[in-house]
Amino acid sequence: MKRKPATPPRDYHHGDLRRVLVDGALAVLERDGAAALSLRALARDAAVSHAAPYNHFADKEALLAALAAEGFRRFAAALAAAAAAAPDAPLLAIGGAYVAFARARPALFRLMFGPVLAGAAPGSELAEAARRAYGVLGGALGGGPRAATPRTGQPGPDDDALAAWALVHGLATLLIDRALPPGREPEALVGRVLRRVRFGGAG
Amino acid sequence: MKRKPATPPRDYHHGDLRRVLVDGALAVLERDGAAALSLRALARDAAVSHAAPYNHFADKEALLAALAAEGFRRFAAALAAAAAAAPDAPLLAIGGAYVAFARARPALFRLMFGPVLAGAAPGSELAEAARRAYGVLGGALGGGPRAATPRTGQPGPDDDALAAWALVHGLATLLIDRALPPGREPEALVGRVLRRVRFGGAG
DNA sequence: TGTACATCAGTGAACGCGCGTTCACTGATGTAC
DNA sequence: TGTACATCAGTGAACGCGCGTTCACTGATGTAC
Repeated sequence: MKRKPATPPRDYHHGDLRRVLVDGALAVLERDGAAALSLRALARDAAVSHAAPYNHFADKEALLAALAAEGFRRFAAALAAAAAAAPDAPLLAIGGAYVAFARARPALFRLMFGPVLAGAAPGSELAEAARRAYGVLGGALGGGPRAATPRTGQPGPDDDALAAWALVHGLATLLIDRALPPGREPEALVGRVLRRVRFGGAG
Repeated sequence: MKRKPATPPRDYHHGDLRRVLVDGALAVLERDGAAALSLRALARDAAVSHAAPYNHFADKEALLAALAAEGFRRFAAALAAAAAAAPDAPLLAIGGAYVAFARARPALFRLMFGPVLAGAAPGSELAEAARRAYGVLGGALGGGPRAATPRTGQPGPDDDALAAWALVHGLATLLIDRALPPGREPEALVGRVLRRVRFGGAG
């Protein structure tokens, strides 16, 4: 006997499965880590058959790329907001926002800077999202990642931007990996550290 | 009919399975990445039954911890050697060695600073190996990770050491993740960047 | 306003896979007397 | 120097698992005339 559902599935054509999958994945990511991400589990959480996701993503890799892209979009927004809110100290503001983002969404942050990014085709959604985030970063850093392609071997302002970036990125990474000796208050760390550093030292 | 081997297995008691497994894992790590690490594959590579590794590692986690510990030992040795070779510019030497290590063994480097480290019990082989490596690092940085537990909220020399560490760590991370815009020559990068930075800026 | 039809986005069964881990076992090795 | 015995470090079968992916399918939706 074929079961005829009492309430016909209103959302047979789900309408927004893609969105639901991405949001679900973001949640899983932070709750259980990247290793726990599986298309099947995501489909389960969305109350949909395990094959349904393939209508929206070619394969798991594509889902990961979409996640990372979403991450870069939010990242860019957070950086831009911070920079706009503190136009007199953009470096400090951006640095703080950068680290705060990483601490709020460590697994997403790792995913964003992981193999998916390195494997992104130029022009892909992910590559574009990353490029835009880099643009915000570079704008605030002065010169920055975009412009940081030195023609000579001499240290220059581009290297200052790169240094600032690396410093903040390193801090973020060490913090979320709990690689720092304990006993520090991360909130104040970024400010304190950034205030100790002067760029543009030796020519 | 029981098979009686023509050549009795000389190394039935393998003698050094643990070593072989660790070395094999290090190779797999760099060849295929951390995701490809499996006890079964490692056993296969060592021409041993898939259950044999359990005589040497309680579980997969233990193998990973052993790998990370081995990594930290080599890391410490590399840093120490670099510092000893350039006593007049320890920061530059250490920074260069730090980044070089990461670039030479990216997957091991990631493993070392990954969840295994965060999950290491105090006093464990891994925790000790990491502590020793941090010691070398801190020694060269002046103050450094070990001493970097500030009592006040004021920026101080400890923060300089942390800043230097974060900068170098960030550079290493961005490089191995290919997150830097292309067109740079990584070999010269560290030196150029470090030379642009002055620590001990504002009080 | 209806109707035929194309396409979209689901379903559920199936395939094939490798993995971690446990177990009872056995041959090799080391040790006490 | 032999011998009895404990322990060490292997073996191979088995369990149970979830995963990614493909496939033929079907109901829902949108579109052209």
